[in-house]
Amino acid sequence: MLELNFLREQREEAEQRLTKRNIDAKALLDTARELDDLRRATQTDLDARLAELNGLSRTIGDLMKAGKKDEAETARARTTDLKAATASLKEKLEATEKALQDHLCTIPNAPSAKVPAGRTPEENITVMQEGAIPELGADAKPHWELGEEYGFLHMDLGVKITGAGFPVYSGQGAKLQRALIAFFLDKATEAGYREIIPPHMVNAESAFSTGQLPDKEGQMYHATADGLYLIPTAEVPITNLYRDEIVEAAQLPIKMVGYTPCFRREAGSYGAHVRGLNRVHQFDKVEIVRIEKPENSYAVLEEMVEHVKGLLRALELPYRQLLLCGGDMGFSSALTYDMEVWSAAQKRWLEVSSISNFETYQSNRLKLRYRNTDDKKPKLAHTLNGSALALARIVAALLENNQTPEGIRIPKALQPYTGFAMITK
RNA sequence: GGAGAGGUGGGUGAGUGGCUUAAACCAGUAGUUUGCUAAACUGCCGUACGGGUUAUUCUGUACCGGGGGUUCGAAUCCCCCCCUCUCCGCCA
Repeated sequence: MLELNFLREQREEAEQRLTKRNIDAKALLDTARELDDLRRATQTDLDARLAELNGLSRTIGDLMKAGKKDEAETARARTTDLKAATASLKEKLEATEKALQDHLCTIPNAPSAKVPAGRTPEENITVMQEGAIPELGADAKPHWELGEEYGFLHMDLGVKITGAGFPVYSGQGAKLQRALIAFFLDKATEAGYREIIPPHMVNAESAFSTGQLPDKEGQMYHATADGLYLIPTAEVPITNLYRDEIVEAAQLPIKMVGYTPCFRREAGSYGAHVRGLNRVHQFDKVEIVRIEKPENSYAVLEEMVEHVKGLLRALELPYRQLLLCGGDMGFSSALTYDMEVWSAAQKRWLEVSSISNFETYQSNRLKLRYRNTDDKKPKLAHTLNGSALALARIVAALLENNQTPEGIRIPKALQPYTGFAMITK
């Protein structure tokens, strides 16, 4: 969530930035201000009475020790009213804090200056595009037909053993998945990211800290018997490694990479656009996560984009980079780039990566801070993450773009990992 | 899953109702001493949220795994929960 001090001290800027999301920023910020004022006044009041009560208790202790029982009794009688007053003030303070917290949770992150205003995906800005768009013959097949024809992708078996949207890969298809994961992990570790294998389930506190709860409750699979959520992305467990931590400035930047399967309910999405691997409930993804000083975070974001571009080039996929507009951006993000690859048989762009700077929005919930040697107080760090990359749609594009009469060609960079240059029947 | 023992600051660890304003030691940090290293000594050394001042700083409150309760007063007593360790059971 956004920092209260930012909302109070830079009210104009906060309102202006939030307005890009097409929300009533003024009303949201007014309410936050009122609740915060009430909270402060209540605490001042409560603290004063608690101080008085503490003083009285000390006095009673001293009197008892001195054997002055009567005076102690008199003092004790005076605590009754004070206790009642502090009890009701405590209740009021807790209720106000809760209301303020709940309210702040409904305010999305403030878009950064570069973010264009806009409501729909059509208003996103194409930053750049690279790679030749392949021209396939009229008989080009979408990936789900290729998978069936070659026998390495079985949507129907997934339906049988689990349900729709849970793909089964076999043979060369399974090997291709493993090759991509290994390739992405190697590239990330070469770039200085530390590899993490995190749990695939998290508790509610973790889901809250990175912003999945309460905003996206219905998007996650929930194991209610144990109160755990299946992760929708490795971002959740990996970023939460640093929840409630104060790191020394010298430890920054922290660069982590993790491969995990990702689970998403995707309730309500059906139709032609979700056929095959286009939108599934379980897919594999390699995620890069960074914890940075605020002054570096936007340069780092560009660096992460360059990393992802390198992967897409190595895979010889035509791609483009989008700068999301305020209306299309995720709830917790301050600026997001989406990377899309061209899927030649479907003739459409598929989102394969989303790279975001969360500024202090996540770290404020995480209580993730760092300490500069010359600063007295710890400061909130910036968190960033990006897919590098999400597999299912990468596989879809690879299959479609590289289909030939002889088989499906594997990009050179990947061949050391697959051990074969062509998927054959 | 069962039984027992535990959870205190960055670390070790004392603390069975007011003598704790959380001791002591280690680590860290600033200084003194000092040929160098080292050692000794002295000061500082948690977080959050308030209040008053604002080059400074003073001050209040809360926090001893989490949540409740008893009490004028709780790290300390009571209840519930979580976690760790040891043993048993089960198990890849």
